[in-house]
Amino acid sequence: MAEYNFREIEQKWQQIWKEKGTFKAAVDPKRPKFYSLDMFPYPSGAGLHVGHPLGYIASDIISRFKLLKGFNVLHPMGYDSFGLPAEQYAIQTGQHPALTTEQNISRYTEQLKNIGFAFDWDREVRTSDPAYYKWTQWIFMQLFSSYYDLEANKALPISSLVARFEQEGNARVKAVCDEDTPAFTAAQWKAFSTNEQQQLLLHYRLTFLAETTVNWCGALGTVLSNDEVKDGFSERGGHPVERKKMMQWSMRITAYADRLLKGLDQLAWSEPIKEMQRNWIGKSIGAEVVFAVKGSNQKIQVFTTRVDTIYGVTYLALAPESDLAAELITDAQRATAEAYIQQAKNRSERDRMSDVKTISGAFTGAYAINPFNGEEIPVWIADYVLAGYGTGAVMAVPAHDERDYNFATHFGLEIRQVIEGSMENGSFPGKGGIVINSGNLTGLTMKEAMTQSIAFLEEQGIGRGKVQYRMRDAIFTRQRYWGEPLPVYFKDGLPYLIEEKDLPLVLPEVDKYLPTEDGAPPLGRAKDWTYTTETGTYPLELSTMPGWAGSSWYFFRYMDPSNTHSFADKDKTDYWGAVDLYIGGSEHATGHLLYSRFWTKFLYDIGAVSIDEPFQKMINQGMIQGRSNFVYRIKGSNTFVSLGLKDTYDTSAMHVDVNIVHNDQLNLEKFKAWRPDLANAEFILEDGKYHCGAEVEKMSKSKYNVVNPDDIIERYGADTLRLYEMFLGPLEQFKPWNTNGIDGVYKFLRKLWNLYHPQNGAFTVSDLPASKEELKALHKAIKKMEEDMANFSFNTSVSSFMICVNELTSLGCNKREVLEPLAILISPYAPHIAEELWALLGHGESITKARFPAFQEAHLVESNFEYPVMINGKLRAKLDLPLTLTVPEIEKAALADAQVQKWLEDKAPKKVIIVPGKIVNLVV
RNA sequence: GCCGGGAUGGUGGAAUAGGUAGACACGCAAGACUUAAAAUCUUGUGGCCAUCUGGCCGUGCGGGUUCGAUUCCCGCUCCUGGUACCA
Repeated sequence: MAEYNFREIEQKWQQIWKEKGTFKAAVDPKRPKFYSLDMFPYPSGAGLHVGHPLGYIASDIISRFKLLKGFNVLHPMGYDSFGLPAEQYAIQTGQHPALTTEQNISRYTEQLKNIGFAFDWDREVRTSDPAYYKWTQWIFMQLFSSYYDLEANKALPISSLVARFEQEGNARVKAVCDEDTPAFTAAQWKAFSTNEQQQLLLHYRLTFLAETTVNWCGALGTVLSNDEVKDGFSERGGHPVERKKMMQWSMRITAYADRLLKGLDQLAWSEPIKEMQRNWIGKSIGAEVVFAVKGSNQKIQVFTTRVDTIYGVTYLALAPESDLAAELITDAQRATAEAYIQQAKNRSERDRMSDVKTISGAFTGAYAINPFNGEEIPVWIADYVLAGYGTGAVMAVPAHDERDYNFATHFGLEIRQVIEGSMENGSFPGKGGIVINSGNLTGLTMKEAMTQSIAFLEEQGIGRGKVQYRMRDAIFTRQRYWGEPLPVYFKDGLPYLIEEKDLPLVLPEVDKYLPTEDGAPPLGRAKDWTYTTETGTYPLELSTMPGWAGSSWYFFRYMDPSNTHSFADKDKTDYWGAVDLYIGGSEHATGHLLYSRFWTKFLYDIGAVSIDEPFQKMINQGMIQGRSNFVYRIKGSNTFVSLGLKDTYDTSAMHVDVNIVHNDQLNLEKFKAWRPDLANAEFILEDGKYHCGAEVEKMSKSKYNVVNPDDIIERYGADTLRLYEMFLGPLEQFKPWNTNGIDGVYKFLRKLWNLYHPQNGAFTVSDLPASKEELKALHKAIKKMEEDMANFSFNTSVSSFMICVNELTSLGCNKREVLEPLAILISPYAPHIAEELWALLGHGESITKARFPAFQEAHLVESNFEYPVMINGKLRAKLDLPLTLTVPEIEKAALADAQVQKWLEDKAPKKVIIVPGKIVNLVV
């Protein structure tokens, strides 16, 4: 083999890796472990595009680097294979989603294998596989059978809660439960019917059935997330969406809010991502205050973080959606207030967003009583109050809250200052100031006033200190077919778990993947979708789990993928522990990453695993955007003008397939083949070439800018693709895909190959000792690679390889002493060529079993340094001096230099700055 | 609005405990080889001025600190990601 034949080499080594099981991982307590994980893909019908492998290549490089460093590496891949696209496709074609999914997975797998990843394919998981989702269902059952105990600060079995109820009722139980949970004694509990008891337990279970308001899309027959709704219409298909109350399964993730918040401090994630999670959880510490309504039995409950300003309350504001608001309206105000409510409801989110400055509201006519001073304060309706947060009601303190201030100013309401400070610039929060005009709170600091008022509220039974989270409990059901069935049946309208021995509860066959005629989910079409116990046969739950169920624990399954008696052996999860490096997109910041952390903490609580944070270190790769190319057609003709000339004609731009454009030059023959209808097109060229325009857009089929990695591999090979994707720029940066620089990377690999094949392409290496320069070139690269691996700076490593190979080429180096470590160095990036060279060097074992070359500082030590000599901050001369010189000696040498003297004009410098080994600067 | 990230040649990007700006690569130009093209190799390539030695300008804009600023500070502009009145 004389030439660098990437096709032959890459196929050969991918085959050998597969046959020898090179990347099979196994528990080995003697070696340190390294768990390197990619966010697994949803296998879409479009196949993999060049953006997908970016993160996978980075994690593959780290994995292979860790192998060379002697780690036992777990580096798996799998598929998040439940999802809406397959179901939509099924609705359109009648093809079973399992079939489509299977086909898509085969395509993805083939594409991934072509890139030569060091995945242990034996560990592949698929969330839609019954052997996998058996355990997703199992985890659901554990959640159903648990409650969150606030004293133990962890999840405990619901059976121990029942035991406590039997002994003492629920008065002293400190547990996370629904707000409306009634109090009962032990005697009452025992007197309840089974149904009543079950009903009560639902208030405590970590997964529970409750009425929630959801985005219901009748046309799709399903509930959509906020993300999936745009301007009141579904993102897919544009069908109308309405807010509707429905019985839904929820996960009590709020029970873990505080631990999810605190856990972030320990994680090596980027600050922006942690910050996003903190904001999402949104912890506020404050108090709940109950206001009585004058002349009514109604109470208004508000949540406030500033109870210290309670004497400054001059009105209450209710959300327009609140039922209470409607009830409080007096006859005198009815017309205006109800009109306002109606108007607020009609305002779309979009309107509210673009119209933040408009202040609107309506007076209800009702008055509330301030419990601290008995004052009567007006109750208003305002759309700046959100129904979904806190209690949907606020106590307004215009003097110390900007929104309240604007509202009060607009409607001429009183503004009463209760914190010391100047009101010249409108309201001010006054945190840390002294409380004034506030009865017996006057003179206290904010903190003291808070403590004292909360004590007063609790004493009077009209409020309490409260921690409020922005985060809601997570809705856990979808009215869809292609998801995990819930292992739940209904008896007397109450949910019960099926028995564990009956898992997995396999998704039934249906005739159509649409909702039933009476609006039930697709599973309503399944025959015999029932569960039989000793007491009878009962209907099973018709909803399925949401997309995030299966992805919330897959990282554990990789550790023990074919286990049939548990989701993973404890021995194995203990050995592999947390993920050491997780690479994926930042779009999962608040969804997947939060749910996974929640489930891991839960599994930790029940003793199923020994870690309570799944992902120790995370890197978020930037999305690869598409780069579209354009041709310019003269309007009404079949003539196309090159970019530089387009303005001299009346043209319209047209997307052209980026795959027939190279370096922004159009291949005319391919263009005609691409668009047979334009086969007779004429071209007006520049310098004999057709230059295309370019623009950065999202990668999409309709913009003809999708680049398939297979095409790149076909043309340049997988090693080039891998190197090039890394060379493109910093991993975390968003960047458009373009192939403009790929030739340089390909050229580099051929140069590398030629180092080992110096004469007439024959493999030759010399066993002579390497020269000083050769070793220096090598060790510079070793040093750089070590540093770059620590910083995840992949692009600069590729540069340093290029520099090294360029230097070795000009030195004519073909010494084994240099070329062996060089092959190892490059092997994480370009594994195929490295394996081939390693084999040619006479090694029988895979290069992945080699050890990373040790960096030796001695090879980089210089005796001389070329000092830049700056005069008044400008570079004027260079001086090659031994590094052993002292500062005075350097100064003497610098002043003696002819160039320097010319600039000094015989004057002595005012100041001399010398940094040995760096710079000489003279000030004149 | 708020919270992140960013702005460096024709292009992708290097270099920040403050110390020679533009590594590496693409593109472009010239040359060699070739009947020719491709490939390969050599040289040049931030801008302006200059016959040359060389000079001036230059890291989004305006200031500041410093012997010295792409890097630090203050004030802006624009791009980009997230988020949406959270009481």
